[in-house]
Amino acid sequence: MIRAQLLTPDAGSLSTFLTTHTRTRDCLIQVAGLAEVTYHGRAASTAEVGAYLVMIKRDGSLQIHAPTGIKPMNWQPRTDELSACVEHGHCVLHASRRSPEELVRVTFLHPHLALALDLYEEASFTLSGSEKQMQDALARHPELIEPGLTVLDRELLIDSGGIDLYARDAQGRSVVVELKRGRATQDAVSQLGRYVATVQKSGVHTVRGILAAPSITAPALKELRARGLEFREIGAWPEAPAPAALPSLFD
Amino acid sequence: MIRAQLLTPDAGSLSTFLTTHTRTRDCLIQVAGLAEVTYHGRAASTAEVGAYLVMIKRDGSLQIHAPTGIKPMNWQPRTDELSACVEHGHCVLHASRRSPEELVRVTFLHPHLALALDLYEEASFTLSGSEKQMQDALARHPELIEPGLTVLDRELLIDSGGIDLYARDAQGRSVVVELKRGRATQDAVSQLGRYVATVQKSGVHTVRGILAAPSITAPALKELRARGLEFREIGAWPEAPAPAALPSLFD
DNA sequence: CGCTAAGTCGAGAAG
DNA sequence: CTTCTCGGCTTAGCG
Ligand SMILES: [Mg+2]
Ligand SMILES: [Mg+2]
Repeated sequence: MIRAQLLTPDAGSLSTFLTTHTRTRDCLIQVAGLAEVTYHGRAASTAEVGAYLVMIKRDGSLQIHAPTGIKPMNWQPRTDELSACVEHGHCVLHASRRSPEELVRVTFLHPHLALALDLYEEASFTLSGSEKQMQDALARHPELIEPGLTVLDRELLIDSGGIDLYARDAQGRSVVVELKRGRATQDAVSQLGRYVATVQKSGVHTVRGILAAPSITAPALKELRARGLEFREIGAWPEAPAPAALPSLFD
Repeated sequence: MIRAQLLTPDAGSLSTFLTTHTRTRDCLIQVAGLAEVTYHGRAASTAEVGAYLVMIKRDGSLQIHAPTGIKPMNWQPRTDELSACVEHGHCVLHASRRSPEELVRVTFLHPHLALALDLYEEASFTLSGSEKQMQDALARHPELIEPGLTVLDRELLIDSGGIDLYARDAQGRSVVVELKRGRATQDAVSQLGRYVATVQKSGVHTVRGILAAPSITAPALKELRARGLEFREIGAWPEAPAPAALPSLFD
């Protein structure tokens, strides 16, 4: 599991270590210690000398963690080039990327630990409660939104974006349904309003707009009503597990 | 720098290790090895047994990294309770949080390495190119948006959100300015439209809306023009470093 | 490549 | 607490 480990390596050893283990792209590398970090790209940043943990995964992604905080201080999701060298007696790591053009540079002033881990076994990961799941369930059971509703299309792409569910109501009117897995905000109302306007402009006469979400903020509800749109309280989760004897709506 | 390190610890040792070093909340802890991870909260997830790197920072934040990807597979930004115990012969880590109610559970099936690092020295971090900086510069030099513009307010909170810059033009008309540090999208147009509508509804008669950004998507520009709003190409960066002899507009 | 929208978004500010 | 906005957002999906 531990492929290699160095304690307080000198600049040359660390540079060699990084070059060696990044080349193979088959292990997770970490370096902890005092360092300086700069970034130039879509924005620019500088971190004074401090204690950081640098992590390089085998896909070439780089993240630099400060002692606190869930998010890395600096990062690079994909690197086109990753190299280590010795400059002015310090090991320096360059991680660059084109499109967008970005460069992260780490100067290791006092590395305490360098670690290469074999971290290989990838396993299946499943997530429940996404908007996609909500959409699947409601496409199968549109009556949960409103009795008599028929789904015509999903993820329907129009000029102004993508309509989650495009449907027809019991009276034959077109219905644009926007889904949110969490509390709906004014942004969601804006989205729905845009879609309804686009569909109306396309020639459809009476278009209803329904925002389906587990809850909605007070200002969003006010704005929604002012615009003549509707809200339906629908959770992202299957309500209660139906008795096995009865067919579940979420089968 | 390395406070403690265990190789292939048994369940009891790992549990003790985690309990000991999380209690002090003064070091960064990692455990690498085979594990199962489940999460229940705003959503829910399950990860089959695989190789993961678990990291707990001294602020109690938890992240569980898969072998690839910039983002952790599971995480907890703040934990209200963090505990380790032995269940069915395996060390299990529970990280829970109230508001929102969330629980991450890691079952270590075969831990290869446990590490506690002193990672203390926090250092200053500065970022350039944010919208905030852009706002500062344009508040000082509104003529960069348009000659004759006077800024009346910044971050002006109204019902529908916050107006980045509220200004008056040379003809005395009110102007709502929405800033974007990157390419402006339809979302930004919606925002600007909402703010302009709200200001108009508040009684101001002629209200202009200006979207200031380094660039704008084609559909957003079309929608913007259809709504009678305006676009100004303004970079988030000070243009070119002015000759030292001349006073820079971004001083 | 550009564009749009989701996210367990996270983090922060303001009321 | 709620609500909203920004972010080097990242990421996925589609044209
Ligand atoms: Mg949608
Ligand atoms: Mg704004």
